[in-house]
Amino acid sequence: MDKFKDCVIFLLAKAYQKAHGTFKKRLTGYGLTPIQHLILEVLWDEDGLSARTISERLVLDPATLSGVLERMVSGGWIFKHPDPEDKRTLRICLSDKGVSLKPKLTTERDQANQECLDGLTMEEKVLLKRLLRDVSYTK
Amino acid sequence: MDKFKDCVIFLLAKAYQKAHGTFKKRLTGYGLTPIQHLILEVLWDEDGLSARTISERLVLDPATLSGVLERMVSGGWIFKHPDPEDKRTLRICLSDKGVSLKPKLTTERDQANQECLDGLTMEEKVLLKRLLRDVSYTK
DNA sequence: TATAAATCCTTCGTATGCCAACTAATTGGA
DNA sequence: TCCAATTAGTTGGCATACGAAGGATTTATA
Repeated sequence: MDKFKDCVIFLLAKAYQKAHGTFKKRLTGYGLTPIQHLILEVLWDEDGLSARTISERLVLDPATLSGVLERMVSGGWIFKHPDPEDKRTLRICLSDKGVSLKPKLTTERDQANQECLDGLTMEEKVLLKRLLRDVSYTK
Repeated sequence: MDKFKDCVIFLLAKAYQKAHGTFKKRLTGYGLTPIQHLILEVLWDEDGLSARTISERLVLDPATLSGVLERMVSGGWIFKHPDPEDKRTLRICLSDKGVSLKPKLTTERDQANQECLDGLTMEEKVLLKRLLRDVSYTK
């Protein structure tokens, strides 16, 4: 692995792999995946968004989102309501389950985040997040 | 996205997404993917490794690797040689194509890495890589 | 030495993830 | 107003990813 210590693409892949795996394990008991959790977070912030808007907020391909939303409907987390104003648009709405599990799921996310940053000092944590934002948002 | 500015899992996912996409674009002309390129790098370092060893060096599930290797055989990048000493083991060997494209592909990787870190100062680049290693390798 | 345990790889199932192409619906412009 | 361009979402194709289970082989042990 030393071979890749300067390859930021590899390092990002592995750090992401680790973080994703950590969160995934915490969520299995809920029948939820990390990406599905992320969608819930967007909806907790603002319910009834269109699929398009969710895909923009999460920087996720609409084609990817389509399948995820379908599985979340099957899992009883959300509903799809056709928009009466614009028949092309779907309004994605939280189910009772999706609303009521917010506190527990938010805790899981916070703990997973802490777990991922376990070995870092407070300054390093802040710095890492800043640098990751820079990498993501550049151009 | 502001909503996720403190969620390192999200930030890692998006930074990885960006880096992966950047590298992927550079490789499409070669008919190669980022993960396949990574496997070539391991083999450039030491040819004839077993699939098991490759999966360990890249921290990649053997089940995932199996399919990737098969596609790399189809693409003419590698060969699979059964090990005469141990019939369970496959020795993965570079093809002429896999060997001869090393210089060009290495350049592409280097440029992709630079591109990903474009907005950062030299200090930040070093720091980011160090922090990512810490995140990955912390048990 | 016969059998249990471990190892190597593959296959299956499920879930991202993206691109390209497609349908349906809406909007814009001549 | 009518048709072209745009927009929303889905589908199909391909490529990771991982867990679980299975087949073939090798090793360890009773």
